[in-house]
Amino acid sequence: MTEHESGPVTLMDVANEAGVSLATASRAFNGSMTRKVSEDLRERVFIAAKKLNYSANAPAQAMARGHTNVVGLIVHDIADPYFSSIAAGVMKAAEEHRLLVTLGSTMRRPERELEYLAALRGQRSRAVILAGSRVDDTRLLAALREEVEAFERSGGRVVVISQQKLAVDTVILENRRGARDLATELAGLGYRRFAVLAGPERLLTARDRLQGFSSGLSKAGIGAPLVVQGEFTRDGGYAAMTQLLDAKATVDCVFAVNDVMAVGAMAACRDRGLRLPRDLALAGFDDIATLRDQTPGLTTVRLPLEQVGALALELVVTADGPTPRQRRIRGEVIMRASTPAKR
Amino acid sequence: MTEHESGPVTLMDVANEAGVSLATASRAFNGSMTRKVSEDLRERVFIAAKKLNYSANAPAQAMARGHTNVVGLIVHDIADPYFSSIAAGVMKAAEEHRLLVTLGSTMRRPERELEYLAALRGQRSRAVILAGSRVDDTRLLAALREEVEAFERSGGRVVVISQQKLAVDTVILENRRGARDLATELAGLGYRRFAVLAGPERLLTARDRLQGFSSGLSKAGIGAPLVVQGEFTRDGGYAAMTQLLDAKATVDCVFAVNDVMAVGAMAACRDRGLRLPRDLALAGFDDIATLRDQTPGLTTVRLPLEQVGALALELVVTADGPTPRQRRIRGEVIMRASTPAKR
DNA sequence: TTGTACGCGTTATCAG
DNA sequence: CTGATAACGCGTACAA
Repeated sequence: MTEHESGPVTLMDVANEAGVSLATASRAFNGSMTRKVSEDLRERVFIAAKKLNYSANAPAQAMARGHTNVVGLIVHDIADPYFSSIAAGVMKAAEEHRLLVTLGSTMRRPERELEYLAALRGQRSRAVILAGSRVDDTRLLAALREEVEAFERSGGRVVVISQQKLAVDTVILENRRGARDLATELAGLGYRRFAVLAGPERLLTARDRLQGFSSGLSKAGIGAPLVVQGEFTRDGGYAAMTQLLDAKATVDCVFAVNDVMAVGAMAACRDRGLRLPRDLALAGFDDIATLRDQTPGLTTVRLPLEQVGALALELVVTADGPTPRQRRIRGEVIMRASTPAKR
Repeated sequence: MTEHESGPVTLMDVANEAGVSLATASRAFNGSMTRKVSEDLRERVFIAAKKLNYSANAPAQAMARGHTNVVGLIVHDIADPYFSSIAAGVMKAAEEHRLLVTLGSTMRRPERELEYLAALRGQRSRAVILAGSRVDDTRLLAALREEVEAFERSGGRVVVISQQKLAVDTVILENRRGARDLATELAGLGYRRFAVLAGPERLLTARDRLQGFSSGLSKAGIGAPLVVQGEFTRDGGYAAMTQLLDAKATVDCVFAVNDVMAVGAMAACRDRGLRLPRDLALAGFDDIATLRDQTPGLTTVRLPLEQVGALALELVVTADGPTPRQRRIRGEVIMRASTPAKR
């Protein structure tokens, strides 16, 4: 019945098939504004559409409407469980709102965020979610601010997950506070000589966690921890822990500023013949899903990653007022076997 | 200098700013066809574009061209390391080709693939990559075939990763062979009483691996393994292993048809007080990234997941001939501590 | 080499 | 309630 149509079937085809005008066919689909197309015609249009397997041309709709049903999600590394969990939350919420998600993975190069933002602006994305940590780089931040403004000027919304550094809706992750709470608990357990496997200094998430942890220690009357920098990855954690071990410092508890680093640190200990927690206590941050299959269980600060992703998307959907909103997410300290009470 | 422009800046604005016609401005950007815009004007256009922070309206381009620079990637679950690794490979390759990727995560409901496919067709995506296993369901397959054809008729390409069940470019994962090789090696190590933690029966990937493993066993003169079904997830593996243990069957080696199941199985063993590999040997399939932090090291069949993703995208980019191409990916058996030689 | 003008598929405005 | 018709921004034959 479809005959030998050449191109894809258009709304016009549907209208003809249904014997109505183009305008009516259009209204039959998105007659949200004061539904005023007779049930009769609506039916006819739908039947025709189904018969022709019609699928609206989204670019054409975008042109006419000025915006799309696509939201961008920019992460630092989609293969990192932290981000893939957030992505899962975003996807789930997006599905409920019939939104499509286009993904950007920057491979931890912050400048790539700018490029993705520009590309997404070109796509007339309804919104973009910046899921990764902000960085401490004045020039970069200025450039980002500019891109964000351009994006908003083109009609889109921006939502950031992590720190509030831009005048946009933000899901603030209370990294500092979570790390401080962790330090307090650890101190309460009897640990006294701490080391921190810190991430790159310019990564605000890493820095906040280090600062929070140090502040918690200080409040407990414990001096500043030994700090070893490392990449914010599993291998970074491995390298940092190795470096720490090589330094032969006297340490009884190590805090890796995120779980993937902690997992790398555990591997480093294993390779050096150290037994956790007998020889050393270790804690991480995030409570990524893969953690439950680590032995010993890793003490950490839980962030509800999927929820965070879903929440970010909710902010996108409920965006209307101009005021930048913020949602604070508190981390919950989860004590596990990797940090038993001392003595 | 940008004055108080209202809407986004268009190509027309750039043309005016540069003092050239709209057509020239357009050609300055995509003058691929016999580059014939003078260097002089090209320069002026670029400067104007930069100054105005111009970003081409992708939907408008899509309308004019009839296709976009977006490719869809449909996975079963983006939070699963198997898929997030493939996604990472796709993203990396996509970046190189200046393609945008819109992500679909079906939450393991195969029907969702149809919906995403339709949505992506509406978006006029240049292509879509179906990354997950096909399922054995005649009706579903027929519906999928129809959607795929509609997608291709609208000008897009389809690439499948896993089994060749559709007449489209396919990255074939040699699951059967990999599992067979694994069985052969395991038999060579001295194991004799096998059990398989199989995935859902309709999942072809799971089924192929079970069949391949059984065939390898049989070739080694070993009878059919004990089979326990489970979801294709970490919890599915945990449940299946628990069930197996409860059955108190005499088994010396267990094959979980994928790594996430194997990891779940390890947890089940731990919870039951079983020590691997002393009390039981265990092997998985995929060699997901998180495996290297499991103890004992898990024997598995390595699939180069990132490469697979990148390869799928290469198929998209090099698509022109009508012939469905295929790329076979062999799994490599990786022996680790979880399956030591017997005695 | 450059400019003019048309068409892409929809939405939305304005008459009937 | 329904039907013409003017945008929307860009690519590209066609003309100059």
